[in-house]
Amino acid sequence: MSETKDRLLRTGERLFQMQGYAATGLKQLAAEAEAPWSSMYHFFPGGKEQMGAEIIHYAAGRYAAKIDEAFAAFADPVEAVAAIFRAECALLEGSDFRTGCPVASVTLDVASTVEGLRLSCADALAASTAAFARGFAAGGVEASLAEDLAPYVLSTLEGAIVLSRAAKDTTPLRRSADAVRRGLNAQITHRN
Amino acid sequence: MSETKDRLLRTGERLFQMQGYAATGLKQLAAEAEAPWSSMYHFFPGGKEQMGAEIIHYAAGRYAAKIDEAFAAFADPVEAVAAIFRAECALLEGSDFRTGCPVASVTLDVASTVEGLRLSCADALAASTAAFARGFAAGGVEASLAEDLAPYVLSTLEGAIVLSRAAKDTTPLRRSADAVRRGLNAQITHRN
DNA sequence: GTCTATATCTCGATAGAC
DNA sequence: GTCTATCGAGATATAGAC
Repeated sequence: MSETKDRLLRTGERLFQMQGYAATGLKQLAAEAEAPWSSMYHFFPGGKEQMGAEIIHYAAGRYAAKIDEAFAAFADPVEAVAAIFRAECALLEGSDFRTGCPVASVTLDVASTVEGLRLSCADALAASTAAFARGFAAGGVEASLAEDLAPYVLSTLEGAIVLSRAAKDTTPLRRSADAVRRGLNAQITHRN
Repeated sequence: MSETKDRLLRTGERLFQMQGYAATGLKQLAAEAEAPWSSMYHFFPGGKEQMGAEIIHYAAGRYAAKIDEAFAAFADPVEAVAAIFRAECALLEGSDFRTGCPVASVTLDVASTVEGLRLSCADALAASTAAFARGFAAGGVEASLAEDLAPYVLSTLEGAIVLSRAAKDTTPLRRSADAVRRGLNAQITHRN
């Protein structure tokens, strides 16, 4: 992949995190990525929707990988989940609560109006959900329970990001992390 | 309040649910509310930002009231939470997954760019959080635990709405509801 | 691949008559 | 309070030279 396109994808992810899909202009993206305006329709001949889909796909792969890494780093899957929540706290504080989850932002912008992008967001969230399920299963959680817990943990994480960004305070994330930890410990009996 | 303004607020809430703040135009809002274009700046002289703030405030009061009602209807607060998740499933299915939470949508659109609206969203989410905390406390949950659980439950609900809207499937909401129920039952010992 | 230029549209916001 | 008209800016998208 060309370096310019990679810069467009990375910058686009950051803009989606901060302001979602609708508020992100193609000209703004090109300017902030220091890419020529003409490169937008060169790399994304399908226009804004294609650009959005590629950015979501680009981000999705990295998030799923991060979740996999967290589970690989902890024998106890509950500890891996706690670490993921802590990492998100650090990310929010490090950006002064400006950069949340690009997939959630785009989902709420377009789920009802741009069907192609809704599907991209669904794929991205399914990839993260699958990563959580893999992590639980690898940690010794029975398969069907792992499938049930994965969307629950991701939902809590995504929602807590919303509350924490609105409040500019990590309290919702930290309280959610604590409650999830207690809940998981009660629901998971066999584990590594 | 004039009937026209009330119609603008109700229509605005629906548009925020479907497409957030950035994608909602003042002209679109006036048209869909069947209000004259001139009434926009008559009722919202502060322009789009004031309109957004008033719609968020309008929606916030109703959501807090709905949460209060749910807790009033069940002696067991865990059952009230389960009912709230079920009600959200019904709302999503009834709208073909088009109408989610307007506050979450606007938060992700503007938290990093429009400080006044971020504060409006923070107030709205704080009101819902407080309603959950009240409900738990009234249900016999010890006060400090109730404060801890409230943002957790709201976060899970908000995040599960995002996942369910993206997937056009209530599975994330239902699995989250089940996991929350099991987790709460394990964490709450004394209750009515 | 990049350049400049532009077409077309809609945005938020305003003016002034009534 | 509502009407019509419009402003300037910025949006997405396209054209054609190089």
